Amino acid sequence: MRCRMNQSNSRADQAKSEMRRRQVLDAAAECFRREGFHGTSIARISRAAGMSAGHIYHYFENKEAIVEAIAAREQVDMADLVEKLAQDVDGGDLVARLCRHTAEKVERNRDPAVTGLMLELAAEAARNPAIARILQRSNRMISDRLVELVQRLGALPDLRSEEIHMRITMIGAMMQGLAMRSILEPRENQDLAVNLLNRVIATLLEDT
Amino acid sequence: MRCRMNQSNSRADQAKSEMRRRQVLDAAAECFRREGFHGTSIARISRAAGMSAGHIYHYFENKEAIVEAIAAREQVDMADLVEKLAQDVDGGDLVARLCRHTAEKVERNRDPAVTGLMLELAAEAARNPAIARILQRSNRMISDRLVELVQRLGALPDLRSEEIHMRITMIGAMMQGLAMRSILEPRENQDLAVNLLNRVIATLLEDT
Amino acid sequence: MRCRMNQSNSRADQAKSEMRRRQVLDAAAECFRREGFHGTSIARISRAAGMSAGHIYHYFENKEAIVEAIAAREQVDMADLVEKLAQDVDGGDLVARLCRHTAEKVERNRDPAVTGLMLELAAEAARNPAIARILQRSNRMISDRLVELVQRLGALPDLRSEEIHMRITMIGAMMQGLAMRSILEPRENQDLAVNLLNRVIATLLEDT
Amino acid sequence: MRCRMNQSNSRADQAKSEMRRRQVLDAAAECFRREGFHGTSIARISRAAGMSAGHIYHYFENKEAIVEAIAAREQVDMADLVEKLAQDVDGGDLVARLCRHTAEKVERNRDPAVTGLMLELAAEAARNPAIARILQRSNRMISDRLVELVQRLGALPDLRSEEIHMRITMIGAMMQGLAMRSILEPRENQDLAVNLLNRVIATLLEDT
DNA sequence: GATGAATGAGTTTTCATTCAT
DNA sequence: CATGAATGAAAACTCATTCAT
Repeated sequence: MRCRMNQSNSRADQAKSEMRRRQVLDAAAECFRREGFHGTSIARISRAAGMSAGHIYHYFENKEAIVEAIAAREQVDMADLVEKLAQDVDGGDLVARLCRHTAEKVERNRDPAVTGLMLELAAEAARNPAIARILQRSNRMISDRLVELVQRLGALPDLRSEEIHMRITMIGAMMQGLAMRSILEPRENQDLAVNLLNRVIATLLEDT
Repeated sequence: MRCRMNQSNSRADQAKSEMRRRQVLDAAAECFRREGFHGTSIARISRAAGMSAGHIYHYFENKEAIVEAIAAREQVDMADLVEKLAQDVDGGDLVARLCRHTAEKVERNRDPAVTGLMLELAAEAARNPAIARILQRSNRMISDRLVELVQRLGALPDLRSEEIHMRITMIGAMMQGLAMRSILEPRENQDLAVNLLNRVIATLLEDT
Repeated sequence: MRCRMNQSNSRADQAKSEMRRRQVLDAAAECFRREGFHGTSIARISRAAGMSAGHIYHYFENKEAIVEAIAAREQVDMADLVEKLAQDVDGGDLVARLCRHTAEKVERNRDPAVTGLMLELAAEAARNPAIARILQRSNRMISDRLVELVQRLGALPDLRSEEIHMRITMIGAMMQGLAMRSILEPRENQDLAVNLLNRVIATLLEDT
Repeated sequence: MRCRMNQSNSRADQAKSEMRRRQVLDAAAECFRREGFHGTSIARISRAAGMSAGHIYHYFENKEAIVEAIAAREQVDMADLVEKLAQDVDGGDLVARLCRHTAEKVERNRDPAVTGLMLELAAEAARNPAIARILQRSNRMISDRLVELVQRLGALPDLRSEEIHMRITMIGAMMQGLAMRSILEPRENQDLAVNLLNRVIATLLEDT
């Protein structure tokens, strides 16, 4: 009795498998936020993901592989922001819109969970080259996109792209620095901060 | 089996004890830099410090206590910098001198070991309130000192101290942000960065 | 979804099933050689056999059952050798032909993979009675056949079959011993060994 | 209150430490005999040795290191036998005394525990080069000693030492082969075996 | 003060086996 | 027949911490 069940399930299976994988990543991200990479055991992730510890190794070769996957998708929302910016770019004044978006991002960064994970990743990158490479890559993509955007809008026309790039970097540094600061100075005046930030952004994107 | 029973050496003993303590902290800092808190075992610290693992518990109640001590002394060199600044303050132009010092600090921050430890501490602070409190305290002291300095020099005369404080914070954020960036963009043009940084500092400390 | 429901193919199916079974055993033998029983996982066997891990349980109840099957067929090539010997037995001088064949076998035994599997099986037999029984049975069959052969040829006419049996055993022991030795003394002079071996065989099969 | 307790304990401590180490090895050997290397968990060894599993890692870096230590000391009793032989060597007829000793050894080899461990080691050596090297080394030492003994006694005067070596090897192979056989043929007639063995030994050590 | 033996709980990871599909 | 998801138990190993000496 030979029955070829054909591969119709392959598609559905793949989707389900993908969902399970994401399940693990979501659970892991949550745990990492709360306890750090090294403070989070696979057992803990498995409990949070609602599956056995052993089964996690169906989807990820390693705990390290999980960390890498988290790192890879972590800057996705930053990339989204940039994309949004790029899309309604014809609306005119870059600085104004950029400032609007960044203020929002700064606000989100005040959530210790968000910033905690970023710090965790950065700290890991400082000694784990695999993680460093992943973050560098996505970071470069975002920067490049922004530089291109600035140039498309005709801002900073006298600067070489390397210099534009550095200004973008500076803005990013400031935002991430503020995020870190939010842990060292949890009660700082948010409005004042955004205000100053925007002034600096304007300086950086307008003065040659 | 020779036993000296007299107590007269309490002074010398205390000094030696203090040295041993520092020995542990130096060793621990080095290990933490390289492997992170959770990647560093007491055994490893003890080996690096040249004493037995058990003996470390004479000086520190916990591994956590070591981390706390490290956190407490971590901003010491930042405080030193501020102090130096305060001392040769009569020499005139604050911005110029500040810029000189910060450039130097930025340079040091490019060492992944230095920045790695900072990130490690920040990440830990994001979820460990004891560490957070320690970092916040030393951070506040440094900020306050700088604000006072700015005011003593008569800079930004029209601003309330809260606003001056925020500008200081901004400068600090930028520097730490650049440090973090040095991991995400290891090859970035250092001179360009310092240059821009200095321009932003000038803006922040001169424009009202 | 095509399903052929007729039972007419039972013959073909059985053959195919038998082939699949052998597929597993071949893969398993190869793995066992390289990694030992305990070092070989079902997953590994399944990969080597080109089927899913779960499916192996259609053909074998257990990992143990696979080991048993391997044990059962392991002495097959030894039995073949004996059979070959028995068949061209009329050609005269037993010792001469035996020596030719054994030399060949000794040569094969120098392959650590071949000998490794034998040792693996023997070691397992030393503590696993099921395996021990299987090996004992096939070993006895081979011995008996050889004794019969010796007697048919009229060699060692004055000896009781128990004594002939012991001489056969001795020859076998020597060959297996040499195999084991090939691991302890990998560079030993092969020709010298075969030469001596043959002399001893001659002694054992000719002197009363 | 400084008290130098001096190092008088170092000697005693070392001895005790050595004893603990041996405790582990004895326990491990026993377990390995019964269950094989890979069938024996550290937990089991630790229970047998009367200490915690973790503590075993104070004395051995690895499970592998335990196996290696077992391998290293395993041929000790064979070496002892050779030494005994060498010492009362002036008593005359080598073959006679050798036969006496080997008969005894053969008897011991019938203990499946003894032979089981030997097989386990050999099987491991077949795929683990570290173990192979250890066994090869001790094996070579024993062989060399025996060859020297044969030559000292003036036996086999016409043979090059390589040829003597091979005869020694052959005797060893036979004995180990018989040991292995004792698992495949547990009920074989022991007296007959020893008898034949001795005859073969005589042949190997007397006929040129 | 100083050591290192000792532990127990915890870590990551593997694996034989089962089962729904 | 065939897959691969899923599990639970166990494996090797690590480590913070305690304690006798």
